[in-house]
Amino acid sequence: MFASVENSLRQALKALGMEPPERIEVGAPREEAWGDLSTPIAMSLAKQLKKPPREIAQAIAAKLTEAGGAAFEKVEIAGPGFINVTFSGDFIVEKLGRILSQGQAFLRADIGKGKTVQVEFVSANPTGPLHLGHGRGAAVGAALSNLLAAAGFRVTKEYYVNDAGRQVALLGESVFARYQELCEADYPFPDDGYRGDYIMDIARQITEAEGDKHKGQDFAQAGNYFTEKSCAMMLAAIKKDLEGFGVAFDIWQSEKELYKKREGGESEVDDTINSLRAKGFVYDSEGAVWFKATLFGDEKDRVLKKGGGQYTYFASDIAYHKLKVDAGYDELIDIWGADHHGYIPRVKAALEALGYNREKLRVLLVQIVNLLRGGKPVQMSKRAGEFVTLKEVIDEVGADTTKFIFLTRRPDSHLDFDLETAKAASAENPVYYVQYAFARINSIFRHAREKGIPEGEARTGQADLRLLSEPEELKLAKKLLAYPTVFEGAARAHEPHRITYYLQELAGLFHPYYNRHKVVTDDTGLTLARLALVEAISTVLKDGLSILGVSAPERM
RNA sequence: GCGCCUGUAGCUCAGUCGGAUAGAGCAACUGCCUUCUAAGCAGUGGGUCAGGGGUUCGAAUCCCUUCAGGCGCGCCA
Repeated sequence: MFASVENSLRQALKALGMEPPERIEVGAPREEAWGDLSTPIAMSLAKQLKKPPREIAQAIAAKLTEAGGAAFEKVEIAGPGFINVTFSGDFIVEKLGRILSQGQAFLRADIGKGKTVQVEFVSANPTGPLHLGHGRGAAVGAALSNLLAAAGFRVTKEYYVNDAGRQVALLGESVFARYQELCEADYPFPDDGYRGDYIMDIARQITEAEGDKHKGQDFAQAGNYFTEKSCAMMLAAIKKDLEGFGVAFDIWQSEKELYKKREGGESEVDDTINSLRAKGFVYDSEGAVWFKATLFGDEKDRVLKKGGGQYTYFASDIAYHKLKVDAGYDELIDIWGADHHGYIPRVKAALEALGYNREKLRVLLVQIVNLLRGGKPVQMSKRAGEFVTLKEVIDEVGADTTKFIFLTRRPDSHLDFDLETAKAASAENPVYYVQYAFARINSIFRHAREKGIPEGEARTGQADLRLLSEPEELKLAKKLLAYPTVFEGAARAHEPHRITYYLQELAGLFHPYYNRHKVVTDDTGLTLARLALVEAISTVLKDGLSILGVSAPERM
């Protein structure tokens, strides 16, 4: 709807002999009474044209009125030089009909055009259960993936599993120590080991499966088994938690795989480092192997291989990102916790050094979540094993509510998550407000069915939308027609939260309408028209909720 | 010390690429269920957009600076 006015504006400007700027600013005016659409274009042009803005606005408005034809009810000049456009009722209603006839195709802009994009998110180390911060990443990543998929991208969701290195070894040793404890053998618990109860649970399960067969063994001897087993079990638990949150991945990429020697005796990581070395971006110093990250804008050079001979996490991460680029994706999106932000320059530096476009990778930072209960911070210490897991939060407040809370914030905003507030089954949870609108509409449908009103095409096909003449109805129709613009903006900006706010606003128009006007009445024509309107509302609500990954219940 | 993020109503947060008189929910207060679901509706009050400078016809938005909070600056992951 906005796009058509943009075109009309372009035509108008050309007709006046003005060069239209690349970006034509159009937006909804703040006050409803000012119209449906507003542009400050005349003021923007005032300087270069050396004419008063209102004079320019007059000229543009005249042309615009011509170009718009019957679509516009009026075109006005207001304030310092705004051009305000009000659409005609017929135009609105005609467009509304397209939501019903075209459905999703009308709502969603194809901006991806089949391009492939990979979204990597969560990627938590399999050394413990997911916590709420991971949940935020999961909610945002899944919603963004849905959004991009709906916008015509071919999306692959990937979880990078850090199943190699010291941290998982420590997990294995922690479990090993607990296992020995269960076997009444003596093994010192590692100093910085993982102390959560889940470690004991894993040890117990191993005891059940293996008996005391590893009793008294050396960790050097049994370490691999314990590490691999613990890691696999932890990963299974993580998958289950994500499933419970309604988040699924297409690929689980193992870090360990990147270290596996292939036929030539080299691993993916070896190859990557060799390739960097061949390009002259690697040097040896103080017994370690370094990457010249400073050549590509990073603060300092970074170690790839430690003095002890092991690769750093960074080394495998370069290999991983190389793998992603080589897989041929058009775009890569990484969703990281904000505490890793210092890591961005080095990864981008590595991509550039490898000869790739560093802009191919976009990193979306998700801020830390502060968990509160009744306004007081919940103390968490991963070392001591005291923390609230994502699963516990979902069990307590529900998956839909948890997601919705995450998706009503910009990802980079610091977030206070209060368990008491979140689980209050009141309107304090805006998610219910939106879901309730959907449930109410379904209730209307059930009622209509009982009254013997036909359904589906037989119903919508007969509806004469011009009968929708209440101000609330036109407002609702306009709001519905704004959805494609909101959708497109959200997809382009990678900001699912715009959908969340839109849905709340739409529900905020529906509820008063519901309260004031009956949809199903004795007036058959009006009933059919209103049923068509609320059907369009439910279509949009459902589409938006599905992008957010939030359920749309037909009853509440 | 340097870098990144944040600071908007009592609380939690939106605010499009710089546009008109600053927004929502919650909390507080007053009303509304014989009627398609009251998880709802109608109404009231609530602001130095952290402070200060600058750019602009116009700034919550851009620039500089100060203050406050968070995070990061490892041969950790």
